[in-house]
Amino acid sequence: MMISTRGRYALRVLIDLAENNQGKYIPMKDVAQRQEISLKYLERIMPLLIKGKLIEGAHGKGGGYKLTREPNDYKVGEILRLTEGNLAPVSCLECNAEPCVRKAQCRTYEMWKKFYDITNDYFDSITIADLMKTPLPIDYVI
Amino acid sequence: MMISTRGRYALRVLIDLAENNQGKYIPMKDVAQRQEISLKYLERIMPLLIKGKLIEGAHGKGGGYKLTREPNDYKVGEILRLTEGNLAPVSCLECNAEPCVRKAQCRTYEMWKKFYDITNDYFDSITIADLMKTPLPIDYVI
DNA sequence: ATATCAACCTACTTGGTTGGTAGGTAAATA
DNA sequence: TATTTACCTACCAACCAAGTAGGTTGATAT
Repeated sequence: MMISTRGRYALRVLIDLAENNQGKYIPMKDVAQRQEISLKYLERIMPLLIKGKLIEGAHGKGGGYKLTREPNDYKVGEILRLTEGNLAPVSCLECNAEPCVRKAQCRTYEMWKKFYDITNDYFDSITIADLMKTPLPIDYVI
Repeated sequence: MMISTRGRYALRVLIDLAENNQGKYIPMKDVAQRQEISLKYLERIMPLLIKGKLIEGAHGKGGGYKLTREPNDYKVGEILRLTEGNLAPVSCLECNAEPCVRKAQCRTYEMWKKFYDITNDYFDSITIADLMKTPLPIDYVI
């Protein structure tokens, strides 16, 4: 398994913030309850998203988090790269990897590289908006 | 990073066995030297490949390992699934996973599932034969 | 002011995995 | 019988995942 809870929870939080957006800040207490994720653990993940400018936070009563952009402006790939570090299947492809001595004679480099590209392309082709609840829930009344 | 040394080394061993195949058994001492991998560690990986019937082994002098099929009959996907367990990006997709309680309301299941399919399809589209040395090395003389 | 709320910060813990090493035994051949 | 090689089991250090615990800081409502 390659995607840890950090990445998956971050994604779920962002979808939750998008789905429950009413222009106000949304406290993590609510998100944690809806998503059934430990509040304390979520609190450890949020600073990552702040640092990546995916969300902004506000202290105190009426505080919480809100998205900084429109849902269709968040690529899943961007979120996963931020929270997981990167999506490289092998270490020699990692961003700051020291060049592998065996690369010239390596039979598998191209295969890993192509998979890396496929992975990034796939997750970059999906946005938060794509993942939001749709169609409308049954109990939705006009 | 998602592919561990177990899977990567296994792949390199199989390619090495294919490239150096002369019908005889090839001792791991040689492979370990060529591939610059600890012999002792390789010895721990080989039983997996035996159990998966990817290779057969022979004891004693003149012993070693050899492939049981033609190189083009080994899918990389098959090798990785054998050595890595499986290629699922998230636990709820793993073969024997207990069904996730939140699946009905999960916004990301389809995304992971599709990625899982892409991953398996990609690695199943490549064989050991595809990864063998080609073109012929410079020092090759007719 | 003060109570409350919620973000934010730091340290710790628990359990599992990775990537090995060490030291053998079993089987085959020279 | 010596040598070679696969094969087996136990162990280990380091790291990481997935949290928990216990605060502090900053903003708002009363």
